[in-house]
Formats: sequence, structure tokens, C-alpha cells
Amino acid sequence: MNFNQRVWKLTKRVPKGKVSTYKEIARKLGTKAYRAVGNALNKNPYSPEVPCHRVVKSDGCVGGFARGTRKKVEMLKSEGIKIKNNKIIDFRKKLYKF
DNA sequence: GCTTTGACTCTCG
DNA sequence: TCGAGAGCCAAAG
Repeated sequence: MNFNQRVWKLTKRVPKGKVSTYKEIARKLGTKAYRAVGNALNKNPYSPEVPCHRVVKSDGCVGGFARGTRKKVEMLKSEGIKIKNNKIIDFRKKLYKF
């Protein structure tokens, strides 16, 4: 299993209504490749299977998204996550730790 | 095969 | 508090 597979597998663990960070994923994988995690999600071949939109930056920013940040924000909002100016409200509470 | 780039994070001034 | 620099890993050029 390569790096990307591990990232996607871990990402799938994030429950609906919660979010996680690139940092948490990297740490769980036992690496410091925060950027590689983002890179993996960027090239995520599984669209609905892996909820890549639930992975955000460590400071609560939405970060980026292959199909536009706006789209990501809307998806998160539809799952009950409040976002203001690309920042997640109550990020601490919504954060899912592995 | 070396260099650049990216949905990142930390540290320092 | 904020911006610049460095560090990290994988993929693309």
C-alpha cells in the first residue's frame, strides 16, 4: 500500500459533521509529510468515497480544493459545519482526532 | 535523475 | 500579530 492509499483510507475514517487536518493525518501515518497529504487528496481518484473536503488546515482554514474552495465550503456547510471567510467556526469542537 | 511545485506547518524576528 | 524562511514528502516536468 503506497502513501496515497494510506491517506485516503485514513480520510475515510472522518465521520460526517466532523473535520480533520492534514497535520493529524500525517501524524497518524507517522510522517511529517503534511504537504504530501494535501497532494494525495488533491489527486484523490475517489470522489464521494473519500471525503477529502473534511480535511482542512491546522489553523482551521478551509485550505484549498481541486474544484474550488467555495464548493468545499458549501459541502461542509451542508454537513452542519459553519464556515466564515474560509475559517471554520468552532473548529476545535468539530475537529476529529484519530 | 535532478529540479520545481503544492489542498501544509513550524519557527523566528 | 504577521510575514518570511525553512522543512517535509510525493508527483510532475
